[in-house]
Amino acid sequence: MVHPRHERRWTRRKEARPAELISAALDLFVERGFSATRLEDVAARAGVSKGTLYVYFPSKDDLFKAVVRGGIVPAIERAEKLLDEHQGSADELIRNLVKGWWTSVGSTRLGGIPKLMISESRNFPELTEFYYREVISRGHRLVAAAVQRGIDSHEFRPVNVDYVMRLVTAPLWLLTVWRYSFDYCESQKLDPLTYLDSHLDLILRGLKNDGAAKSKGAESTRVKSARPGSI
Amino acid sequence: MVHPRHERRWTRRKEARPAELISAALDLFVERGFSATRLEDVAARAGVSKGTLYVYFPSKDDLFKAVVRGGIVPAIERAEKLLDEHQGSADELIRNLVKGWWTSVGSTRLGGIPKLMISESRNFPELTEFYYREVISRGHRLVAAAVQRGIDSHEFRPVNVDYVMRLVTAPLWLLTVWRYSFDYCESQKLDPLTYLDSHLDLILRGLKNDGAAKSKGAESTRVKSARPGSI
DNA sequence: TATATTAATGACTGGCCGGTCATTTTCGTT
DNA sequence: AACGAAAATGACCGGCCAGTCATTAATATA
Repeated sequence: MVHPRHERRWTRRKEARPAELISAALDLFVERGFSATRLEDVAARAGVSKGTLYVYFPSKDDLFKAVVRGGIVPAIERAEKLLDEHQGSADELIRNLVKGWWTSVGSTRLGGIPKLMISESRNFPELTEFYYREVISRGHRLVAAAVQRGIDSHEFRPVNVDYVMRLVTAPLWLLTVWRYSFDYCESQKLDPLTYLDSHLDLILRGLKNDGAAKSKGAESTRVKSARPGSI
Repeated sequence: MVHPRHERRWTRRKEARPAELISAALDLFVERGFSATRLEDVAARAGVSKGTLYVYFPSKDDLFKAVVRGGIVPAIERAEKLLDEHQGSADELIRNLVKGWWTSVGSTRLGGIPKLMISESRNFPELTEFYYREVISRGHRLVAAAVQRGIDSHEFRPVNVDYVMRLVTAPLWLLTVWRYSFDYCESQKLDPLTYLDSHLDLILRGLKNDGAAKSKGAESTRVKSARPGSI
């Protein structure tokens, strides 16, 4: 008895809840880390009680998985399409891939996920494997294919694509990781776009075929100890 | 009563305990992360009871601090000495710095600390600032100085050292982070030394002065949009 | 309007673990 | 051998929080 007022206490929004909870969880996981985030806070940020969270996600781990699954995979798919359809030079392809990554991941809230995965990898082997399979290895394949394309067309010198692919992506990893760890310590922040430009200029210049190496690169020979003359 | 045997239950080892506890904590923090590590396990690994740990460290946070402070600073100091004393080319200097980092940090247990710091940075602002001040900024200064030296001697083209310094170090960060996160997912591990060699070859080739740019580089002009001719 | 269904709640619990401290054991000193 | 200082112990406590579930409120249906 005693309906103090006839205002709704809450409304049923079965469809919208999961997405709202995932969004709230992304914010808090990225901000505080996984174990430091209390589910009550996640629920509160989604405008809901803790019990409701458990209506939609059976455990904190599952919520974490949903966060990871939700955000990144579509971005990867877009990049794969870009690779398929690209016509121009490998130089341009790699520039587009990096810029695309920045606009759809790096500069968005999704940028927090790589750091989140790194931080929690040891505590969630199963999820780490999932992420590696669905995101990292696909990303690696993508970049490796782009580099290989440049080698095949003699635009790049023959290099070991497995290693170069990692060198192309390393600064992207660091950029997102940095933002959520040491960035606030720095007196003068670095500008992400300038950073990416510098990276592209430097690494593409390093890859360019200057005509010295003539061996066909289809078999990806080791670059090891090439030692471009010092001084 | 009832001395079941006259064997020592334990011995006093006031001097050795802290180092042993720090070593045990480094292992477990790196392996499991900070919050997932139980102090009882740290104590057990150091062959001691939990109470003893609290004799030497007032809290878990302080133990963490001791772990971080203990390991890295000496390595930085060695690198600074290397920079001071180096005579040869900037190319060689940078190669030596990277190799030195690998032997004294990257390949050792200390390699786990960068990942630890990244993972816990948000939960320990004070310690993060300490680490940034005592390790990262000194490392950055070091590498920036090496790059600048190459520019001044016209061995390298004029580039923005603040950005290039980050591009030189990015693969090192990633190497240690990877080892403690996704490495076990990979079917064929990458060889760290080959990776570092590839990195050095690629980035030093990208930095080399090919004679095209003649402007003196003391003021670190932007490399931006140089666009070395595609194809 | 009455009834059934189910979305949403929030008080509650159980376990885990950081931290405490009274007690026990070692060991230098006399 | 006896004593005192202090190193080491481990049983214990209390708070926190993931996860539960009986209850309540909203809505679809009749």
